Amino acid sequence: MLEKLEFLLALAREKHFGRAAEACGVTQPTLSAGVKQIEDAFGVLLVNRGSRFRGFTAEGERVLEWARRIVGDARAMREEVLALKHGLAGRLRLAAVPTALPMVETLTTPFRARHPNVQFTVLTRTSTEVLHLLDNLEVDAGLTYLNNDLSGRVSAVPLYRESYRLLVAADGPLGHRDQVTWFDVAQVPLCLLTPDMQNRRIIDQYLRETGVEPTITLESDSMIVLYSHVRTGRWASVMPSRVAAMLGLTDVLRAIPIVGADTSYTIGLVAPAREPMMPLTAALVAEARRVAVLLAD
Amino acid sequence: MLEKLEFLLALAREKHFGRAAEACGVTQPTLSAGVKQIEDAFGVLLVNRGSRFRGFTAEGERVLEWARRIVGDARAMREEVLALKHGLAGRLRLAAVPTALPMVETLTTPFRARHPNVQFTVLTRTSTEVLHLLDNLEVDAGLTYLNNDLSGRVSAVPLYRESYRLLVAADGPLGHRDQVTWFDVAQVPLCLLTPDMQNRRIIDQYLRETGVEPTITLESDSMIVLYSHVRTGRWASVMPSRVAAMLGLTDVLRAIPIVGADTSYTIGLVAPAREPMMPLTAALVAEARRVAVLLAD
DNA sequence: TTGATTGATAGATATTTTCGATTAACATGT
DNA sequence: ACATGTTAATCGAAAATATCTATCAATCAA
Repeated sequence: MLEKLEFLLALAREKHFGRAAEACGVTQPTLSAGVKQIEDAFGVLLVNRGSRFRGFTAEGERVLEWARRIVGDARAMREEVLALKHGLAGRLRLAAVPTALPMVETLTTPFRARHPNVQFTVLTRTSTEVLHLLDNLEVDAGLTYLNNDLSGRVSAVPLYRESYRLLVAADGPLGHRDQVTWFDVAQVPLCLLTPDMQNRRIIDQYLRETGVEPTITLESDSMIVLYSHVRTGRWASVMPSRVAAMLGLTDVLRAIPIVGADTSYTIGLVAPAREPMMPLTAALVAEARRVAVLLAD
Repeated sequence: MLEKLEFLLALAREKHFGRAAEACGVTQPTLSAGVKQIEDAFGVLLVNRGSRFRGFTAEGERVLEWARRIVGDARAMREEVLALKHGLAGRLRLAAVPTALPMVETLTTPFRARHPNVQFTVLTRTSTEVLHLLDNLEVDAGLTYLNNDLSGRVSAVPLYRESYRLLVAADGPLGHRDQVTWFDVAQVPLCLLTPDMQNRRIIDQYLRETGVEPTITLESDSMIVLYSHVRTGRWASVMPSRVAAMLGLTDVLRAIPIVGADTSYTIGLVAPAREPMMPLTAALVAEARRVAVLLAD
């Protein structure tokens, strides 16, 4: 029955019987039969089908929520037993918003020193995608903005607050300044993240308030792309100060404080709000609490 | 796999492969194979076996805790779906300490008025047994003393506080008094619950403090036995006032307040501290909160 | 209408599960 | 020491279940 519940989760992810089956490593008829079996067991339709997948029924949504919980607990059980046997080991799957990526290291390095047998998978996602992946048990924890929406669904550990800097070559536009305003920033051509990223939306907000229409010369979902462009000395970008520091400032590259940006956006570790947590996740949360102290201003 | 976890729960209950198998409706080899299968899946021994059951290993205890949780959630899921389909229906299994038995009705009557398709099973147990049954998912809720031990394992709704009365015939010993002391009570021969009951231990405590060695003429685990003896006019007992009131006082039978018993023992509804609860349990807890208001002094 | 996509269905084949019978390992009492 | 009873593991056969391949029916898009 547990396997059938996993079928449901896959179906919710993929919204497609064939792909869900593939994700589960079975054929499509097998997955169809599995879903039908749960439906028969409850005597209720869970999935609306026309000749294609049309979402879940009300009952299906409820079952889905329970399935997430039950499957999550089953995995936690498995992991806990293995941790008892071999010590903490396994793979921690993380999803982080792009601006948090350079901070992942501050978490993983001390963690791995403590638990050498743990491996990591780190994905870049938008803040909404991070929460979605968490909900669907596709990652164990996320690094994202703590401000909005993530009501009670997750437990969060604040790590640091973003304050923004203009990243630019010393001989580039505004490169000689000791500080700039958002009005100044809005004058120069910028490399920024794509608009689906929360960081970009925050920066857009600041820029919009200046009343000037900024020029976004280059958009990317990759921080490395932004960084490598700025390094040439011909482009500028806006990054959280910690990210700028982490990227390593040469003498040609400067991170100039932007004044007048007092709104603060906290970034932190988020994990499924289940008690007890999976051992690896619990250990990561513990590490995050330690790191948070070190990062505190 | 879910079924296998139920095997584990049964084994924890029965501490015997054969009986556990019977409880699950399978043969002993089937249950043995099921347990071994979980062990193989985790690569860990869960049960200490000699030629007989010798309890669980450390890993086994952990798995057992998860199994309780997972199996409980699976049942909650099932019940919730059925509730969506047919409205609230099914069987609520309750366990109550003997002195709470007469109060069960104050819960079940309004509950059934609201949800006519719900059936009840009510068991009499000691307070420790009530908690044990709750832990093992053998009952959905309990009525017991809220004072001690039940740390965070259960969520509780206080219902009322016990204050004690001497139950005696008007022409029996002390029958003419308007109030008595515990010292008085200790002089007369009493019918009380057996010493494994918390109520009895509480009353023993009061009696002991008088310095007098009381005579317990009759012990029983049944309130009806005590009551029927007192009704004859030849015996006396000590009961919580609400219980005395519930039993219906004729003109021959009096419930005389016992003064100097200021320690209060709260009785309430306890349910597994899981969120979300099973729908039936949640509805019962809601009912308990309403009833608690009515019962408030 | 044609072609492509999607999920249900049917039938054959594997796999797993379950059971009854038996056995091995211990206790317990004589 | 020995017989006896209890308990759980083991074995082999039968039953139940799961999975696969192939195919079909419905729907959608051109």
